[in-house]
Amino acid sequence: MQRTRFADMTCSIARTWDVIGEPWSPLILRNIYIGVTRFEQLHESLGISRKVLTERLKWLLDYGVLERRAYSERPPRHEYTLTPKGTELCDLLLAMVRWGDRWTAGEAGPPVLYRHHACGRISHIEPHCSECGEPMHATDVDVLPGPGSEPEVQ
Amino acid sequence: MQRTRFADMTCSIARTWDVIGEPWSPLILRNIYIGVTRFEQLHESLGISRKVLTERLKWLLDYGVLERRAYSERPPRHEYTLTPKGTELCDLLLAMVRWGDRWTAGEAGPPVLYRHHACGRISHIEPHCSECGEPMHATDVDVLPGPGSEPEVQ
DNA sequence: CCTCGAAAGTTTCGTTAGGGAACTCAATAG
DNA sequence: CTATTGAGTTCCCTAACGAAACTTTCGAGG
Repeated sequence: MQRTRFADMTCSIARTWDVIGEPWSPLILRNIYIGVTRFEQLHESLGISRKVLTERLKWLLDYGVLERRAYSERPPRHEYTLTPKGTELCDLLLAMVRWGDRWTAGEAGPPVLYRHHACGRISHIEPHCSECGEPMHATDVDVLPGPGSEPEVQ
Repeated sequence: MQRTRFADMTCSIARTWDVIGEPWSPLILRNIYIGVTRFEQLHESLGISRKVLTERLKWLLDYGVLERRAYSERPPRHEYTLTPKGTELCDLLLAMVRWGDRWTAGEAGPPVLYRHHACGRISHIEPHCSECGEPMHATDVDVLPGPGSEPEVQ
């Protein structure tokens, strides 16, 4: 049998996972986000194998998370950039950074800092409620079936 | 050679990935979060193989994301619950839900809704700046080296 | 007492996918 | 006309997945 396909599950976590859940995908996105946009650069900076890098880039292109642009015609040279869909994925990366900084950084402190353009201060992401604007964590919500839930599975 | 170890990288994304990056891990966390806490239940509800489920649970226990408790001594029966470290990971799951709802749910709409205890409304997570409280997306920040960055690599 | 059944795994085995290195191809630089 | 760089392919080996069968511990039923 094949590896299980997450794309077909009725679950936004699984479907998001289907896009960026394979090894290396988030790191590729992160590097493209910070300006490492070319195949050779990605290969070198990450230490990822060329084969897997090729596969992941194709996958992310197919899903509309990345775009491939020629930045030179002769010789043919390309770079990969984020689409709007991909740019929003970077918010997810910042949520990962937040957890990693808190729980895995240890004594040394966070390896990377983020400065908010608007206020100029070093900060991190805090999840807030889209409706009332107050902080909202996983412990602050009730989980209810939505319109896209399975008709009647159990 | 082995699969590449993300734990040793100087990057909070990679280190977070090391904890929940293997296939199934986020879905296991999600199910424990919503109250599916036993081995047999997890196996059945996810369709994950028992072998992989065993491995993932051990991994998450080792990392302090889950706890294993006996809820019955005779016969010996266990359940898995979230530690504070694991509970904070669920905020990350909600960020995944947000992206998945926006970009993969399609016509049917989101499969699951979340109601904020504080305001009682159906809502989703919005990333805000921890310092000024305003919305903050990946496009709204500058990236700077932090205290835990590599001494002088490149 | 003997069997059944459920919870919680462990073991075995075949298939697939990741990692590394070597190879390809196109085009400019020297 | 050889070297070099960007951007991938191809090949091989090993590690990890999936399925199913097996194990162990206990309580319930006949």
